[in-house]
Amino acid sequence: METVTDEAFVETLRGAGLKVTEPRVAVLRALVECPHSDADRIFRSVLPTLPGTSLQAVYGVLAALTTAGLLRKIAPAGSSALYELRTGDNHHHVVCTECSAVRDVDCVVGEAPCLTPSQAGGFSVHTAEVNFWGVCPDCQAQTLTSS
Amino acid sequence: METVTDEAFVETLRGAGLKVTEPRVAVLRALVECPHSDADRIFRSVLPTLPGTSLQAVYGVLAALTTAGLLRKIAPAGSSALYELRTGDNHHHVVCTECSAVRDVDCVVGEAPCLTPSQAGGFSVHTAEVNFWGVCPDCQAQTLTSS
DNA sequence: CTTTTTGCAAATGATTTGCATTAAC
DNA sequence: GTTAATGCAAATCATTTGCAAAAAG
Repeated sequence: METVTDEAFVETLRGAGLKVTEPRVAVLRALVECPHSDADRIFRSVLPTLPGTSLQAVYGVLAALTTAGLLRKIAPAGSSALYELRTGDNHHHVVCTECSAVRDVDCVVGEAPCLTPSQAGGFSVHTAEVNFWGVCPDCQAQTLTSS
Repeated sequence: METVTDEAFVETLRGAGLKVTEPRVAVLRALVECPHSDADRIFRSVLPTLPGTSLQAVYGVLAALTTAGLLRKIAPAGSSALYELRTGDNHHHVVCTECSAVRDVDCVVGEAPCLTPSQAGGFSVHTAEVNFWGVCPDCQAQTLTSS
């Protein structure tokens, strides 16, 4: 199954000028297996591999990887912060209001165009964050079934 | 100065089918005087008028008014929740990364168009949240001065 | 060997909950 | 008089901080 080798993660870490450690590789693996995870989910995901770790240690790893630009931290209103690997492009997110599932939304004209205004209300804008809220396919199906 | 009378707030509350109370009127007034306030700022703002109140009570009032649709709760990443009165239209926000000031951004084509896709990645989308991050005019001026 | 990272415990800050008292209607 | 709202204390949740022990380069 293991589609991504540890080697690839080691490469990634070296490339970012970071020391290569077990916890960092484990966190990267967890995020490949399950993108858009919060700190707690990642913690539970790596715990079998790293018996001695703690939630705080995971926070530390996430902070390091985020600072290095390997991860993106996203914080949709009302829930804990999520982390994702995909950092190379500008995309948005849809959050399911029923089950909190998150999916990427590409910047497609007519669907969810990229917003990068340089000026807004006199502010010099450098970042735009777009979040959509809706109901995911699974929860739509469940609603139909249970009605 | 008092451009908005208590009567107006009483009307608003009655119109929403809510009981009219001192704390609720005071919170509405605070938000007229200072839009985009967080719970703590509102608390400090109403304290002189309501000597016996508490931060938790303010949270209670804010929750009630938000549920009734009188307020909108906004939660830009990384800061505490802000509340605003303007609920009748769909607009966005710019947050200053220096001083945390918040300003409304209207939905103007070419600047910050409204995004209301009905479909994204199979989700049925009902809400779109757009936040911009930048530097406000005041902080831009300060940066220039101090360089 | 030096610097960074980890694991842990305790601290912090925002927000929520439970409940008795009080105030609106 | 009922029902809903307030004031308050304690609880919760996500996250950060400080520091000693361990590991990476």
